[in-house]
Amino acid sequence: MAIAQEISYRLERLILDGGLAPEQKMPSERQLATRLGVSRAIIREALHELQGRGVIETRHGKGSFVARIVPGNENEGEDSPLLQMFTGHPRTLYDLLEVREQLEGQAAYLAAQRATALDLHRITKAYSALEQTDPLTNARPDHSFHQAIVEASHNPVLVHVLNGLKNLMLLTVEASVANLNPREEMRNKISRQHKRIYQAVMAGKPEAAKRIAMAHVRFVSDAMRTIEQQGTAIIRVSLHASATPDNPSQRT
Amino acid sequence: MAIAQEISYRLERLILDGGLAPEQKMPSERQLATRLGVSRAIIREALHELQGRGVIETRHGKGSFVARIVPGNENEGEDSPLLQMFTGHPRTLYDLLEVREQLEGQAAYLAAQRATALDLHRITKAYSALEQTDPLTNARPDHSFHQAIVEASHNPVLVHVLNGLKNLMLLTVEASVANLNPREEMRNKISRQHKRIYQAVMAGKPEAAKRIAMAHVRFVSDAMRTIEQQGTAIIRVSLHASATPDNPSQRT
DNA sequence: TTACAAAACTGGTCTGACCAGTTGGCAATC
DNA sequence: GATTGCCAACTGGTCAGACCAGTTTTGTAA
Repeated sequence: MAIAQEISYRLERLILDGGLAPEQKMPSERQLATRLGVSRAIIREALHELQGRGVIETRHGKGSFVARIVPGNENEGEDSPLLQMFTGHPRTLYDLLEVREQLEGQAAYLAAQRATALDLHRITKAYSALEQTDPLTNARPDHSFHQAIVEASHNPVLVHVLNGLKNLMLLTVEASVANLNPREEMRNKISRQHKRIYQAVMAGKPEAAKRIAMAHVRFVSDAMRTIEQQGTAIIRVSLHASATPDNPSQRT
Repeated sequence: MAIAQEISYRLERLILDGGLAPEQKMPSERQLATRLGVSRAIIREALHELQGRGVIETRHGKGSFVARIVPGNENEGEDSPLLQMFTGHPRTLYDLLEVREQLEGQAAYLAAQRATALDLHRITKAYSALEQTDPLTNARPDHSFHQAIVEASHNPVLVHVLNGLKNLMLLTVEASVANLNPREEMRNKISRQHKRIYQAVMAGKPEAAKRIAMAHVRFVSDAMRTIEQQGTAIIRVSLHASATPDNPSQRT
């Protein structure tokens, strides 16, 4: 079989498995050639293939980097139908959280089970940033932390699905941060939950990680629901400047 | 700018402008190198890029050919990046099943909890069809049954996510059906699982429905893994058959 | 300490060689 | 004449080593 194909396959697999994260620099062509025991020409051909697929980007003098959008999503940035739906029907927020509860739980479970040393390092880094940032002004660290865990799950499908919900996630996370953080006690609870998730993953306790992560999402969801009913939520404002306060159907 | 990029750009233009029609053979690498006044290595890198983009196909000893699917209408088949990834990396199947286990479980849970009379009717209809169809010849009823349950969850996000995985689901369901059904005892087990899921949802027992649905997916996953290890799986065959242009078979 | 230039990276390109499938034609054979 | 079989001439696949061109590091001189 064609060696170049083999190489590009292996590299892609590596990226998909999370061995190489988006934005991350890949080994130099000469290193790859040496390590994989092939000529540099082959490496270059394989890289060009990945380049054509949008998996990596190459910059002269600097190196090759894993593209931001891992599986080659062309639909980046674009408002997905779901996003539109979401904007039109705030109720969807809870549906989203409902799904996230499962997915984040599973991600945490798998992360605790499969995370490599590098993964753990990334998670730790994200967690540190999360602790040191003022959540009121920046919701990114929160998202990055969750993202790091998801990637440590080494399940490309899971990564892809959650990535597809990225825009929505950002919205919800921001919304939750905006709503919840002003309340001292909630901020503390969330902070504690993050800590426990972090510890469980680091300690390699899948069941615990899953349970806590799910509880975390559930907590956020419940809290927002409560706040919204009190009429104090700023969710609508932050999510969409002009939207119809829509009250959904009965769902027992 | 990079010459290789320039070349691949020009070649692509050539193809798009109709200078080269689909199926048509491209000039040999050596010819291209001579005519365009660059080294053959550059030509090869450019070709690999086009290859990665699916613009051309290359066959050892024969040459490079313009791919049947010309860029522009390539999205017809709606082969998502994930689908490509999947066909390229069969292992992803298990990653997918891993996610499905959660999602289907949740869907069953919510369905048992929220299904309206209409939902129950639809589910019943799908279940009947499932029972009366020979699973060997048609995997659709299987998918329809699961689909009906998902929709009864009344969670648009869940529906959307699973819908996004529809192509993959069809593949896996087909693969599983094709692999599992020939084995009498497995077919019976799966049939029994379907029945229990159906009953739990109809009876409005969320926890039970979830548990059984998850066990169902898990069972399928485990079974396929076992089969594959025995080397008797036809998964790759069936997957390739429906994903490779070589075989314009049924793929609806 | 700062500034700057050399060195040591990185990718980009070229050359020429050889290996490995594919094909077509030519010659020996039936 | 038709068939077989083989070799030459394609094709792409891989390799080695060289050199050019950006980028970053580093060490030294100001």
